Amino acid sequence: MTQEYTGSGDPAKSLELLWRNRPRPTRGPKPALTVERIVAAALRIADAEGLGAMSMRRVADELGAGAMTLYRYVPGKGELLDVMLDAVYGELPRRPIAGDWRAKLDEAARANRDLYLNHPWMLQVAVSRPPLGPNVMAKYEYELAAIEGIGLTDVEMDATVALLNGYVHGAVRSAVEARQVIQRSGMSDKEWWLAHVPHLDRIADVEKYPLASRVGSTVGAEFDAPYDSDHAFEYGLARLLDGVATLVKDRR
Amino acid sequence: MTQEYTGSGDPAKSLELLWRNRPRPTRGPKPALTVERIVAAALRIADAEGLGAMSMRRVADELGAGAMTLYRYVPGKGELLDVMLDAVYGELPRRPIAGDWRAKLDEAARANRDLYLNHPWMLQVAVSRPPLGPNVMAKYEYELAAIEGIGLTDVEMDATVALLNGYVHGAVRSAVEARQVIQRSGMSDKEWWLAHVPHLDRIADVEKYPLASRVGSTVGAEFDAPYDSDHAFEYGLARLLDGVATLVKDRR
DNA sequence: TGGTTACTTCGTACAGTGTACCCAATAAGT
DNA sequence: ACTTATTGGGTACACTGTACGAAGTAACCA
Repeated sequence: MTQEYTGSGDPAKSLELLWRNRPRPTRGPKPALTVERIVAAALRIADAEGLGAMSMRRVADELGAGAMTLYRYVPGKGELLDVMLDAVYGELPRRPIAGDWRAKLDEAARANRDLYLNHPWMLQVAVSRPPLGPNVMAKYEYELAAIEGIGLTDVEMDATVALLNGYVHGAVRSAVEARQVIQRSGMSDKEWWLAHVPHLDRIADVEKYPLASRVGSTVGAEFDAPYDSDHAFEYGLARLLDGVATLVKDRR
Repeated sequence: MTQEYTGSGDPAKSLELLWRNRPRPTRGPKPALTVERIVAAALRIADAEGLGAMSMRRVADELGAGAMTLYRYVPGKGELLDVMLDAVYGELPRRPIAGDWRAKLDEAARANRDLYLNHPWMLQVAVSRPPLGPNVMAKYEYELAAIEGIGLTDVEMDATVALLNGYVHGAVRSAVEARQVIQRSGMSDKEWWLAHVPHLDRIADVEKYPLASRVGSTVGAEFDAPYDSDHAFEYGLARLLDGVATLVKDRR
């Protein structure tokens, strides 16, 4: 599987694409495809088979077109990923959430989590300098609204939203990796652990790692696996929100 | 650049490799290479040119050998990455840190951050089911020691260490991506932003995103860029440790 | 109506990737 | 001297993104 990069081309071209306001040409044959159809096909492949399967040739095949045809609609693969990302962010809820800031942040975090779980390929796209499409803008606006007016500075608001988003990104990445490694290896966590233990006992000096042994085996017994991603998500989210709460209290 | 996977083969073979206890064969020609030399060459390439440049052929070239020769020493690329990771974790400090749990966790987080910054390719290796080599074990032991005896359960200790590690991983990933995107695009954050603004103003309805506009421009003015990774790291780490502190206080 | 021009589709080519499958060379044991 | 275990490495396969250019099509102008 591949890690891909967004954009990288002319910003003007990217924005033109994201906001779909390219001037319709008058001459020449009518285009057989649309950006929408290309994005939909690419999403279908990426959702079902992962980012590694989403090659330009594969997307073109899906549409019954030649590979190079796509380049008439999209400057390159990076820009296609931009549009895919913005499209998927369109699935996020926009309704105002009832409750205090903590309930709102909590809810936004879970919505992002669900999105990543439904489109795990998103986690493999490097997104510093996010594609500034309509849905990315709306997402930022929505998340800022959760913590507006609770006494944080603008810089703190931005940092908090980024922190939450980064946390969810990392947590779901771990969860998805754990899920995928089971498929790829055909081995459950328990099987994997059981396959290692006898060799480890023989090779590694267990007395050298007393805490690792104790904590590792407690956790393994508790979850029947060396890692439980649901528990990790809940634990981390609670700690993070507690940390933000401490700051909010200070600012009061 | 590529996202790579660790292991994936026979656990017995992987552990044999990580702990370097393969039985020396008696017959046949003396091997011209060693696992150590292969790992060193691979690390040199990955550190200097990124994981994308570290192909099996490239590593072999670096050693004056044929590509397929490496497979005499290492089962595959995944296992080579395992050994590289464990080797790099050997660079982490092991001295006990003075101070309370918070000082220790803080210090451990910064040590991990430095390691990632020096070997950014690590961030592209998927590590659910970490390679259980000697240095990975020592790292886990060291980090657990930071929070041993402060009233947390074993499960909480494991979750806390994982949360911190995940946080640092994500934070440094953002920082490295931001650093790399400048090189790859030849455009500073400021230039990037200035190239977008005029088009955005023309395309997007700014009234639709009031918070995003206000906070975005405040942050941009404060840091002279849309994202300051050092500030983000400090802010996030402080929130996280505050969150853990809340839990520790509860357990008292 | 014929010609020009803008625009479309897409085949070919290039330099890469990890590694399965071989065969030849080498050194120890018998 | 012969067998056997082991190493070195060449070739081949099915992929990747996309630059280039040829060929076909539709709207405009004379």
